[in-house]
Amino acid sequence: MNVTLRQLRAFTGVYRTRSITRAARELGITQSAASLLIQQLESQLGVKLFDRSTRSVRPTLAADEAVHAAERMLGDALGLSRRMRDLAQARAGRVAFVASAGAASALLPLVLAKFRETHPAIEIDMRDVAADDLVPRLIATDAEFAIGSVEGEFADMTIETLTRGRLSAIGRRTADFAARRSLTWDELAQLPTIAMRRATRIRVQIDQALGAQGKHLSPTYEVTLINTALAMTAQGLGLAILPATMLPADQFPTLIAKPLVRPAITRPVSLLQRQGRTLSPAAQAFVATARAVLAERSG
Amino acid sequence: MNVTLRQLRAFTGVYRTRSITRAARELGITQSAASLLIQQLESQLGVKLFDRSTRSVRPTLAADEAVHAAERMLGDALGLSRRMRDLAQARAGRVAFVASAGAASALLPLVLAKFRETHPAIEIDMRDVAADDLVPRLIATDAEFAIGSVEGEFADMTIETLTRGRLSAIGRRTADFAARRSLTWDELAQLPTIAMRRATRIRVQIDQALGAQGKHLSPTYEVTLINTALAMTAQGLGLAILPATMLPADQFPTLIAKPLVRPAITRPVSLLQRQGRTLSPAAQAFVATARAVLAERSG
DNA sequence: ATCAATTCATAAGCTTCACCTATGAATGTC
DNA sequence: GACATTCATAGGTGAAGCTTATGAATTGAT
Repeated sequence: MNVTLRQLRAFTGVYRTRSITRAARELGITQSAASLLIQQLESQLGVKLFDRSTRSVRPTLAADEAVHAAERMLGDALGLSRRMRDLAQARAGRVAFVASAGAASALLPLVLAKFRETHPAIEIDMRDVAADDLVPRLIATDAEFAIGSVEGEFADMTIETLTRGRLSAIGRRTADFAARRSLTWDELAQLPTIAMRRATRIRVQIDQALGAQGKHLSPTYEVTLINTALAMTAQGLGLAILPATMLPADQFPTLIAKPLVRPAITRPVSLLQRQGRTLSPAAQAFVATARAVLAERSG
Repeated sequence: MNVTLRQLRAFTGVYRTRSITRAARELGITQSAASLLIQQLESQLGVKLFDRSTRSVRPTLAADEAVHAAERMLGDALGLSRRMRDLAQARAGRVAFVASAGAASALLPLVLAKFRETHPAIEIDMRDVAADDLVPRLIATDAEFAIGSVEGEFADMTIETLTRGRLSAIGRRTADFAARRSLTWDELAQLPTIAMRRATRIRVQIDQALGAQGKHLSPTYEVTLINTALAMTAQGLGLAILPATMLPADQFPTLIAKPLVRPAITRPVSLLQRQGRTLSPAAQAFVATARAVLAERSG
């Protein structure tokens, strides 16, 4: 057999209190159990740790040396338990995840703020990447999950839709525009529009969906960055064609989104996880917050 | 229950090998036992440590954190065991003891040299004190034992005679002096002599022993320090009256000692230990060496 | 695609060990 | 000298830990 932490606990207790009886009381065991633990440790280590008579217990020089190592080990054990408990309760730790640029700018700030309120001590490492990089980065790095829009399936990957962004027309809050419930794509064709460039994911999806209906989008302006489209819209240059989820309300308070219909086109905002990997408690808490916040927003 | 070192050993093994089966083999237990140890530790700490399928075992982030603390504790345990074993085998450690000035200068250098040969790594702390301080210092300090001449008994103190020093006349190695086997006190009275001052232990004993026989010592010189007496003798001022054990042969190569008889007076050189205190293994080894060396010298 | 092999989890049984109660021995105290 | 306190030990009991046996899942080969 080998040295046990139990023996060391008894040892440091006896060392401190100079009494087997008192140490036993502290440990919640009987005097005889403590006596045995000390004997075991002595025989284990091959040294006498205490000179004991029936009346007194005096540590030997060996005990003086050993007590430091013993206390360090017990301290480490306690620290480990505490640290793990904090991790388990998501009161400490780190969440590393990947987010597509769109989600990161428009959707996640809300989630981050909420999460910070409930879990102030958790370190957050959000890596915002281009949509195409979402899955590769999740696979190649230590990120625990990813949030963004993906299409299709991926091997060893769980995909869960958190919310859906309806393709919308985003424009200034004019009386006319605000009064509308929705716009059709045909109506939109008569108005100046700002769309994403053809190479982007969003645009590809739009073109496909419209093409299936024999329709066609001819935007007035084509841009690469979502923010550019929104800024132009705020200037009154036209209506931006984007998922409503990508409009950060606080950043562009003058803009509002109206769903585009005939056809209605939606883009999922998904949570991606690698199969067979448990999320850290901190990550689980974050995901729970994201689900709650985004579900509320959807409803 | 609490975390055990056994669990931590299993944990670090599995962490390193990424396999419960391999770790179990290393630990000399069955796979199922190792599996159980990991499960116990996980439930103990409240965190999942490995994502395991039937085919693979992957550490979680919590495991990455925990492994350092675990390895440190196991390292400490090993270090502790090793250190204690070294102490037990007197291959490491420290011996602190008190020696009377006489013993320290004349007798113990031999012992120290011998001990150094067999136990090179042991640190030695020899505290040479005046004869009267021998016991008080042994009681009041962390010294493990004392070597010197004492008379009578002391409470809680074991006294063991290691060798006896015969009171001798010490003089220069002249042809005349060297030829003698011994001198009587009466013969000595005719010669110039150097003795210790009346207040000293040695002198007290001499005066008592001679007084019992109706004799009386009238030294030519009286000094306080043994070394002074020997230096004067080396100068040819007279014969020093001292225990032969107090003549360091290497320090005064020109001097030799001849026993004084009628009466023969002996002074014990004793080993003093505090009752109920085990000597450290290093101290035991030192004492053994001292016994051996001094017995040889006596015989 | 099927079969063999590997790996982890679980169940059942047994051994061992750890603790408790009871008691003895020693020592300091009134 | 009687009493109280403290440590050690013995015997009994229950729990904990390990092993063997088996099942389930996955990989790799035929």
